Amino acid sequence: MPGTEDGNRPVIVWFAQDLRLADHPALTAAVQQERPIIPLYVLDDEASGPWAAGGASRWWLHYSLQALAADLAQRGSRLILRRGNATTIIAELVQELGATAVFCTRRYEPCASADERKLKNHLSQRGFDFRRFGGSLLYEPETVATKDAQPFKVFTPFSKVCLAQRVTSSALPTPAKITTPSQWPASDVLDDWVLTPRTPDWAGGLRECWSPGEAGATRRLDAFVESSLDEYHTSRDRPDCAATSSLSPHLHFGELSPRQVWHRVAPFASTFPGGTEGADSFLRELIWREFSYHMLYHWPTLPEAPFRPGFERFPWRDDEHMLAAWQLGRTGYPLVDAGMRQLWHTGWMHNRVRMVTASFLVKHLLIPWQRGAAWFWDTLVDADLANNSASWQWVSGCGVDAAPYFRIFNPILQGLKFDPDGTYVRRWVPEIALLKTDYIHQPWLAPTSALEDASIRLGENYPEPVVDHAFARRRALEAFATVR
DNA sequence: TTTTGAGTTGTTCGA
DNA sequence: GTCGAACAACTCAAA
Repeated sequence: MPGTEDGNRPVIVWFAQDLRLADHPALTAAVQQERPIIPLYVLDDEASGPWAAGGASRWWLHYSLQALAADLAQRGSRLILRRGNATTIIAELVQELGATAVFCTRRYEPCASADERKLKNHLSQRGFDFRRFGGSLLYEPETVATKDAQPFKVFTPFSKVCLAQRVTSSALPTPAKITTPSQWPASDVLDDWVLTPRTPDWAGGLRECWSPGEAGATRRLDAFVESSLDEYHTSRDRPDCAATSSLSPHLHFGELSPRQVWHRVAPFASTFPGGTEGADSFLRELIWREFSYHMLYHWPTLPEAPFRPGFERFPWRDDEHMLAAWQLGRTGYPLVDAGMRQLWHTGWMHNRVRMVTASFLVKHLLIPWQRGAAWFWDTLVDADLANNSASWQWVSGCGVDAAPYFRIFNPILQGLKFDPDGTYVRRWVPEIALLKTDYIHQPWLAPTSALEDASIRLGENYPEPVVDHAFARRRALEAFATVR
C-alpha cells in the first residue's frame, strides 16, 4: 500500500458543487493537515435520481471541471476524476491510498446529504476522518429559526434574522501551496465522460455567453459590480438590458462562494455612505438563495410535491401539444416565446421573463408546474434544485409564502412595461423583428398592412396566440378556486 | 391562548 | 391617460 508511512498518507478533498480554490473551507482545512492532497470529483448520476444534471448543466460542468483541473495543475496538483457511486468509489479510494481523511463541502439536496451521511458512517466506523464544511451558503440551515425553533416559511422574517446575524467571517484566500502525493491514483479522462453535446452540437449559444470556472466567475462579479450594481433595483427588471449579475450558474457550481459575493457587494449597501439601493436589492437576492436552500433542507419533497395542501385537486391539463409550443417558444405571445428561445439558445433566461413564462405555463395553459421545472432543469445552465423548485412553487401559488392566486402575469402588459421598445423580443423572435413597436407584444392586433410590411403571416411564420389571455385568466381563476 | 399585523416580483376596473 | 381600490381568505411569526 503506498503512503503507509504516516506523514505521506493523503487527505482526499471531495469536490462537488464547490469547483473553486478560493474561499474553500474544506480545502483550506485539508491543506492545514500538512499532508498530500488528492482533489477528487465523482460523477454520480444515479445518486441524484431524477435530478441528475441536465443537458445544459453537463455542458457547464465539463468546462468548470476543465478550469478547476487547470487551476490545480498550475499549482502542480491534479484533479482526479471518477465515475460511479460516490460512496463506493471514495470508500475504495481511501483504502487504496491509505488516506487519513476525506473533507468535502456540505450539500443540501436530499440525495446529496443522504450520500454524505452514508459515507460518514462508513468511514468513521473504520476510523477514518470524514468532515463536511460549510461554504455554499451564508447561513447554515440550523442557524436560522423562529423564536419557537421552527423553520421560517415567510421570507421577510427569515431575512431579518439573517441580516441580524451578519456575515462576519471573511473569505479565505486560495491556499498558497497544495502538497502533492508521491503517486497519483488513476483518473478518468474528462472528454470520455462526453458531457458536451456532439451530434448535434447545440452548445454554440452557450459558448458565446459563458466562461465557466473560477476565473470567469470572478470577472463576471467584477464587471457586474462596476457597471450595473448601482441601478440594479430598477434595471434588473428589464430583460432588454444586461443589468442582472448572471452569477447564478457560477454560484450553483460553487465557482464563487456566496460569502465572496457578499463581501464584494456589502460595502456598497445603503447603510454605508455613498451606498445605493441597488446593492441592497442585490444582497436581498442572495438572501433569497439562502431561503430556497433553507426550504429544501427542511422540506426535502419540495422538488416534487406542492407545499400547500389542496393542490392534488387542481384540474391540470396535461397537454403535450401545448407543452411543446411553450418549450419551443411558439405560443404566439412574443415575450413568452422570446424567453423560451433565450433559454434554449443560451441556457439562461432573464429572471422577470422566467416568472412570465412560468406563470404562462401554469396559469394560462394549466400544465403542472413539475413539467416546467423539469424543462428548466434540463435547459438551464444554472439549474439548481433549491432555487428551481422553490421558484416554480412560488409562481404556481403552491409554495410557502406563495403568490396570491389572482396574481396572473399578463404577458402583453409585462412586455409593454419591461421591454417597452421590444428590443428583447426582436432579438429572440427574429421573425417578427420588423414589426412596429405598437404591435410588437401583440402582433395579432396589428393591421394587415403592418404585418405585410414586416413580412409576418400569422399562423404561418409566427403562430397565433395558443390561448386568449382574457379567457385563460378567467379559466385559471376558476381552476384555482377549486383548490381553496 | 389569543391577537395582531403582515405577506417579492400583479391585473383589472371604475372613477 | 392616471390613480386607487378590489381581488379571498389564509397562514405565519411575534407579542
